[in-house]
Amino acid sequence: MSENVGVKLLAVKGMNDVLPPDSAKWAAIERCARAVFHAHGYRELRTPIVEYTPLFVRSIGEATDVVEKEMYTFTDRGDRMITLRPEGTASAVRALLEHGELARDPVVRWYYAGPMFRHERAQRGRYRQFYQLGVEAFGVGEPTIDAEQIAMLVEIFTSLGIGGLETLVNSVGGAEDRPRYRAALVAHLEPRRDALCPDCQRRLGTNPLRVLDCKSPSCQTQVADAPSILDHLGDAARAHLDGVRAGLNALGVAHRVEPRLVRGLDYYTGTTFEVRVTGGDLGAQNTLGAGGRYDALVAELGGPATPAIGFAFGMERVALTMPAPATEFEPKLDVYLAAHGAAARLACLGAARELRAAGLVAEMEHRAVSLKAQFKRADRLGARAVVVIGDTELAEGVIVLRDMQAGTQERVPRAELVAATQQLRERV
RNA sequence: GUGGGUGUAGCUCAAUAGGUAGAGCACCAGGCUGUGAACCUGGUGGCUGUGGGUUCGAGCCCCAUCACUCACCCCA
Repeated sequence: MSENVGVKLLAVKGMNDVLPPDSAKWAAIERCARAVFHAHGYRELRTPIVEYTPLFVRSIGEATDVVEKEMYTFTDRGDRMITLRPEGTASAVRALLEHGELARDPVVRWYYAGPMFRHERAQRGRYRQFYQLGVEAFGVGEPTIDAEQIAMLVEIFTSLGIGGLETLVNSVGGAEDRPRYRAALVAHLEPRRDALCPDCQRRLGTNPLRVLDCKSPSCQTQVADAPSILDHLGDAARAHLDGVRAGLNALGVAHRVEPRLVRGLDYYTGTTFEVRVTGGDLGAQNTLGAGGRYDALVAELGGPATPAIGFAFGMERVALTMPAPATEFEPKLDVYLAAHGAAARLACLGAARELRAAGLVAEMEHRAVSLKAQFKRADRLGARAVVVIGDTELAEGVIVLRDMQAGTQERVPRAELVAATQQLRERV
């Protein structure tokens, strides 16, 4: 196992480098999301990438896959159990309580961005280290905020040019509703146990709700006429779901109620939602972002009873789905400075700084290579203009300004460098 | 954790029935001794993932191993 690693240095399995130009695409996605978050009054929360293990066990749930088999857990030098965060909500709640934020303001809205870690088998759109952006809103129990968050998620994706979106909404009910529904579901499935796939036979005991979205055809058949959670919601949950839908309609967000939409983390209560993309480049992972209410979690972690809702989306999946090529997001090079001779190179240094001070993107050649090579490079970089400085120009107090699109060039007094270059950039 | 696919130049891929490893792109140089993209010429670059086996001979066949990848479970 270790020999290969010694010979060839590789990134850790399931963890990827993001190189240019893809990194520019990532930056654009993050920029867009932050703009939407800010516009809605969400402020940034930054938390450590690790937490003490019990935080995740208590919030996500002991019996979930994430906790059972996917956490990167280790002991530090003080023999404390530490875990690389597998998601963002637990840390947010911890920070909320640790700093007593609710005492300062009954409504707290945060967003976060950063890497998450889950030790599972990597595949397209799913990695062991993945970058998530998400929001959490504490202290608001009204359904309009649910609708607003769902709309935010959709807005981010649409403004990034992603089409074919599908918004699914459901309610998993309140603390009283879920056990009732669970019992009804088990009562329905138990007699048909033999027709379920092995996994679902096991789930029947551990987490029967998960049978609902099993992809196995035989399970789908058994589940087709299973009782719907919608029929088991209490009045409060029912009314809340209606409120969410009313909000979505008011915002013009197309959506569908999907009674089989079940989230994998235990803390969800009431509203759950998911935005998927149909078709596209994502492979089997077509969920771009998802979220829901977790009205009981803050209290469960020792805080005051506080309603809460949040969502998160995966950067990798969004980047894979966005139609625009990554290069589109890289800064355009306005001017490339080519030097002929050591003295000229020194002169380019200052000239480049002047151009940058005027807001232009300028790059100069530092290596002593032929002019031909410099032009070749300028062309490859897509420079709009090239400034040439050589001994002749230095002596005459001019520079050569070449329009790389038109293929024309002129000699310009050194003093007019910035103005002439700016003017050239404005030309079509 | 389970199953499938694939490993040949920096990238994308060839290599007929086992018979001396190739192209395009990219990069460098020249054709134009201070000028890009097109075109032409030349050049750098590989122990064919690794280790074994079969064979006169293996990129090709067999075994193992590692890596990547897709899918399942689950999820963003």
